[in-house]
Amino acid sequence: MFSKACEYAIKATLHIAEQSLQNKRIILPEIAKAIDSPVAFTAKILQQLAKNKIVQSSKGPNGGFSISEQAIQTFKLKDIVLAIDGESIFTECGLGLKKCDENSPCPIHHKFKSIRAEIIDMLENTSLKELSKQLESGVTFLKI
Amino acid sequence: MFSKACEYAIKATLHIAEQSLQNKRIILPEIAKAIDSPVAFTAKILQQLAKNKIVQSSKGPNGGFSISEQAIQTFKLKDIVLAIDGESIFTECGLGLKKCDENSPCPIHHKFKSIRAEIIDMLENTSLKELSKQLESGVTFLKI
DNA sequence: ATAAATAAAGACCTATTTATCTTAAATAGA
DNA sequence: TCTATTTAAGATAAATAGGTCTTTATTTAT
Repeated sequence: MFSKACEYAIKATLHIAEQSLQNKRIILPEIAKAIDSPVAFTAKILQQLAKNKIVQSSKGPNGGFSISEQAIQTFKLKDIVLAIDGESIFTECGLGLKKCDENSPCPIHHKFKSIRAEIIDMLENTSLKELSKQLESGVTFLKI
Repeated sequence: MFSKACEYAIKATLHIAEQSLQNKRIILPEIAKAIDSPVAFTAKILQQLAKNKIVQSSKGPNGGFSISEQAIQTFKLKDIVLAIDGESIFTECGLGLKKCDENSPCPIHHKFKSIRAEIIDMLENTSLKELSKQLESGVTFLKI
């Protein structure tokens, strides 16, 4: 479904959001610990997220990562997936055909349509706020 | 969604089925041409499918691949996916957690549930017959 | 028997993804 | 200004997925 990088991106973003909701910055090694991810790889992914303005980073003592309340409310899962995996999940044919559409569909094109629509709907309508709130309240988890 | 190998597997199986419905065996290079896949890699995949009794192979002149009418009717997409990609698509957590279930869900577990159910339903209920018939009648396509 | 046509098997290669390491840059505080 | 702490950037390495090549086994027809 998602690349490993994208899985880490989602988990990292949600953990940062959870902390930011409590007005805490969080540094890289703590993020990696919280989401059980390799530190250096996570750093790369956070760079990507920062470039895409999904998280804010600041260097130096008392630095670390954070997300604005505004961003937590407006960004959706879709934004993270687009930033890390690109648009392939939204557009690519289920059987890998270069050209597959209503006029010239692959054998599973129509079967796939409603599934893809549901995936897109989910990604577009699930906000960081919703997910990080659930984490904060302990009903969902980021590791094990 | 599927590995490249699985995409080729589905396409190859459907093309063989289409031919078998017309009582034609088909040889490897023709399969590869029909589905626009690398010949040697396709050979590997067909070996897997043959081991899993999804296709029949026979060596020597007039050999090639075929699928019984019986198999075309009973096998579903699910059988191909299981044979090539294993059960990961049916079971793995959307965020890659080792343990993710109703009791200890990842942040997207519930969001993912209906999507996964729909995918499984599609794979379990889509027969080779249905898809190969559509190919035969020219309403779906295997390449470009 | 022999030759030709086919798939099977396994070793090998390549590209991509995942992950690490090293150095540089920025910032805060003493 | 100096040092410690943090992220940024880029080179490198390891693992996995994707793909090829060579040899062997099997079958059919002559």
